[in-house]
Amino acid sequence: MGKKTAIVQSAIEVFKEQGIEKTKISDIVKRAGIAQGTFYLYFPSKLSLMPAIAEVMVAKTMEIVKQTVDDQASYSKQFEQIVDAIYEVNKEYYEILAVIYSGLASTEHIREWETVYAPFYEWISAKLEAAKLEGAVRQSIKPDRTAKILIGLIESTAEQVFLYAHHDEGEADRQKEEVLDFLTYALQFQTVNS
Amino acid sequence: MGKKTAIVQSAIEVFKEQGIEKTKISDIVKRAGIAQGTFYLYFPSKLSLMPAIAEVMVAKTMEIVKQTVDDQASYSKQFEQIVDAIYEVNKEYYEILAVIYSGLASTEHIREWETVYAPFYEWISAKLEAAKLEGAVRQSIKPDRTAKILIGLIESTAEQVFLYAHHDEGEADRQKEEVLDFLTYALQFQTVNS
Amino acid sequence: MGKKTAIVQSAIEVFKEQGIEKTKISDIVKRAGIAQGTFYLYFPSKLSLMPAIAEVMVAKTMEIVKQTVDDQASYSKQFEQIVDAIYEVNKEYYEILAVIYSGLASTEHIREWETVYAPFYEWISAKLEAAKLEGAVRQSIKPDRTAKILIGLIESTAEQVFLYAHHDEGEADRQKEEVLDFLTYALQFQTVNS
Amino acid sequence: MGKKTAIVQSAIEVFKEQGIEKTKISDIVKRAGIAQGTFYLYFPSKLSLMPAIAEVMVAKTMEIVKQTVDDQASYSKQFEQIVDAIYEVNKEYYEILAVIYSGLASTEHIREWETVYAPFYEWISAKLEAAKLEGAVRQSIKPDRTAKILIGLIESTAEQVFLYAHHDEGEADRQKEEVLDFLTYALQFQTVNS
DNA sequence: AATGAATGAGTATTCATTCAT
DNA sequence: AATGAATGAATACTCATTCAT
Repeated sequence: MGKKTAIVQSAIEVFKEQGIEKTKISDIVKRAGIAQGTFYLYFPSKLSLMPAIAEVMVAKTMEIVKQTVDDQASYSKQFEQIVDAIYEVNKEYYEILAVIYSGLASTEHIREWETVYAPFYEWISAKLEAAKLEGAVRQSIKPDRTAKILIGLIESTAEQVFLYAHHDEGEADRQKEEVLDFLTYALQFQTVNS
Repeated sequence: MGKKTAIVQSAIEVFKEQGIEKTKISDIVKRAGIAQGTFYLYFPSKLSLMPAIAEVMVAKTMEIVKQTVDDQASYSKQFEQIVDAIYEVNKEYYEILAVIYSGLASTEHIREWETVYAPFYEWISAKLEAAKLEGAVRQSIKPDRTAKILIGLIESTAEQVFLYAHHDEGEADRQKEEVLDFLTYALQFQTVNS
Repeated sequence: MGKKTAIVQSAIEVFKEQGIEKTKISDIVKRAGIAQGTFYLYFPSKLSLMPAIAEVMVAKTMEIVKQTVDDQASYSKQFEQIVDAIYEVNKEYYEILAVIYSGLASTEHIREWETVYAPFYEWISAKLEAAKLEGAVRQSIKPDRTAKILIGLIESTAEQVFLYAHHDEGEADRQKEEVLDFLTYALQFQTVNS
Repeated sequence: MGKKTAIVQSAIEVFKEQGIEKTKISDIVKRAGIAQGTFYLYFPSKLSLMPAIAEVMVAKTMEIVKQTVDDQASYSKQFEQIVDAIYEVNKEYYEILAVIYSGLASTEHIREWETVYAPFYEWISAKLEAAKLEGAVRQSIKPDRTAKILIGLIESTAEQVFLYAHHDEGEADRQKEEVLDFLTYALQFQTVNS
């Protein structure tokens, strides 16, 4: 495994455990099993890690979402599966995701956020576009914009649930149910004769 | 004015101007017009300021929301005003809000988040309850849960817009429009004969 | 009880528990149950406490020594009792005594050491003088000088034993035995026909 | 020379000049010619220097003692030389020694004291053992215990003299004379036909 | 005499970053 | 490319001392 990958993996783990603020470069390199100086061959600073980490996490999220979604199912079902998948990822990685949201924000790396999230936005957008073409969702939807809204909605509620109420397993399910209801109406799924 | 309030006010201003990372305790006390040591009589560290700041910001948001909302208007209109108000606050304080979202998360102060946000959740929840009673919104709504979803939805999209695209004024408006559409369908506003 | 006495008593306890270095004025006043500022009405600084503390401890030591010593016994017996008494005090107060030895040394209060210890030196010196007159000890002894030597000898060995080996009760007794032997020969007790 | 040694050497010099209380880490590193941060690579705090300094001082004392003592001379003479040497070291380093005596005591480093002093105790003990074998001293002496008593006696009286009366040169000599007398009787030197 | 909130100079300590090997 | 000892600027934090009440 490349040193760069090792650094990113290590950083994800350490950030998850102690938070960004309290994490020292030395913690990261120690766990990665490399020398202090080596870090700087790959990253100019601690915060410059954030886009790389975000990229990994977004990729991971997309992978799980794609695995979960059944393209043959109704769009209603598909979006339910998307919500399920995103909640699943957030349940597993809520600490590191919280860190990413803040880490990208608190630096000059904001620019890269759009780049990092772009593939996910596009995938959802394409899904909405297709649904719209088939008349499966509300026609007034603007896929690009609604894609961002959907991801914002699902991720923010998932974060709320897992970060602040992660002691209660059932709570997550009940809140997820309400979110699903919410977006079902928002998207206005139609039963299509096909 | 109490020293404690002075510290929090000062911190909000300084954080807004230079970001949390670059802000020294000395900057905060300087603007607050108190001695360095006095800070530590009220807060044990820089991060421990976060809950107090969050409280002020949530209070400020609620205040603006309440000022903006016309209780006599239709609920459809009222929620439009709520979105407007929240976007307004986020436009003004997007840096400090990003910091709060992350600051509360990345510390041991998570517990306090619920406490801080509770009054806002309750206010929205009550509003939904009332709307429901009047038959102005979808009857399947669970006010408590939907309140959290709404705030999550509005704030996360507002943050996206102002943090990552705040160069483009029109963009914010267009995205807000889509959010409004989205939640209009989600809540299923009914025209009520009254 | 006067505030001054309260401060000294409190300081003895706190120093005993945490050592001089780590003790703050605030710790002392807290335990004494007085206000921070009150301290300065009685002592100009933390280190200026040392002579007062030393005085209390030397007085306490002398008191116990005088109680223990039987003036009617042989001088050999009396010095054995003196050793016993000093070991007893050191066993009870070894931490605070270590603190005094160092506390007096590390300041400009050295001058006062002589004053504080003077009564104890004099009492031992008088005892030696009397013994000498009766021919009970070596005639070449210079009482003033030997008094200091004796106290130095007994206290330093007692400190060694209780500070560094206070886990072993018997060890103290065995070392005390050897000290007694040592000074018995050093003083050359004579059996006097009286 | 290793940085660690440089730090210890520098600390000894600076402590000697300004006292431990007034010495800043920055003073130590400045004289050692190293960077501030480097100090912390070797010692976690100022007080943690104490055992290392004590070790050096005990080694220095032993070295001078060994240099001064003439192994061919009578034991009586040899112990006189030992007293001379210890007084000499105490005269030169009385401040730093006072600091060590207290510094080791007032911290958690007490444990290390025994380790540090062990070689000195052993050397004196061996000397006493040899003297005993030759019948040059009292046969009832227990070398291990008496070694500690001797060092305690000599060092405590030396400290008294140099710390509290170092203005008077002759005073030291007169007190040393009395100590010598004292231990001559205590050890019961015999003139041996050899 | 007593209080204790406020002070701010003083310092220990941290940790990102460098660079000779 | 890799190392990790050394650096030292930057700052959080402490705590003795003051003084208005």
